[in-house]
Amino acid sequence: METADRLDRTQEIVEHLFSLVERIRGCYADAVAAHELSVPQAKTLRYLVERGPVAMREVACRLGCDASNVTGIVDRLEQRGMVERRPAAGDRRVKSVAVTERGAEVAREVWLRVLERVAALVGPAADDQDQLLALLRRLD
Amino acid sequence: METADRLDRTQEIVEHLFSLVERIRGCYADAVAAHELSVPQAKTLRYLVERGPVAMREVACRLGCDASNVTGIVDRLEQRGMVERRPAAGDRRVKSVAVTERGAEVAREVWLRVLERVAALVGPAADDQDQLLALLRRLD
DNA sequence: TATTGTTATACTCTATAACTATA
DNA sequence: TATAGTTATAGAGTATAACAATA
Repeated sequence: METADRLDRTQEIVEHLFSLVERIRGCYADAVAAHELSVPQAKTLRYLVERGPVAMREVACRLGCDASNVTGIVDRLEQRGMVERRPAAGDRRVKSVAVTERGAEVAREVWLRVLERVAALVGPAADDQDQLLALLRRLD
Repeated sequence: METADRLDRTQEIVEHLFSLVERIRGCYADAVAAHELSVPQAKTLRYLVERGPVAMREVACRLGCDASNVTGIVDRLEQRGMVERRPAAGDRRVKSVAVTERGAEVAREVWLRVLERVAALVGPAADDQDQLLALLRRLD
């Protein structure tokens, strides 16, 4: 039966994807834990490096969580000198979060470690990296 | 420079993979939340459906967390009648966790919903599903 | 002695609701 | 009135350490 075959194939694809997701998350969790960061903290740091100073609310949006959570996440990063709260020009309600030099350095180290580990994960299997890249581009 | 090109390509691959991981996790989180389960609860349920009754310790191993956490996760599943603790034959220290009929049904519904959503995610992009599958198999 | 599962504790993330200071 | 950020609160996951029952 053709439809059953398609379902089976879909199921196998999803199962493989889940396995892949777990391993990639493992890489990330390890890299992040090596710098004593939580995943949301590391995501925040990386976002700030990419985008420059942004409002608290935008961090919440990026993390996909409620704005109230960002207070604590930024608090903990700020206590460790990786991030700074600054007044925003134009609207005195808004606080701008900016990564510090130290924070940026940590973010770079974490990202390098992630890059190494994920590359090691997919490298050997993807003998044709162009094919993999083409596929991933279509998925985005 | 060839090495720089390779690094760039690796970096792009990893970035795409991260984006993919986030979207797949989103599918899973949504499917799981629709049944008012947490991710570890849903993973436990699915594992028990696959493997039959297993010791608490084995659940911890599967979830990749400390054994002490499993007590609470199984408590909450048991309170909702999705799982049962049973004595294990042979070793009276061990408690065997078994999924109930209701738990198995919920697990099936969650999995179906995940399957739909992830299939919708990767389906349109993977016009050659065989190619995708071959790639994923090499990655495992 | 070593192991299984539990409890106690502490931390982070999570959402909701109420508060403040601005707009 | 509405919005940005915070606080208070409660629930869930996480690890560590200590404990009881059993091996």
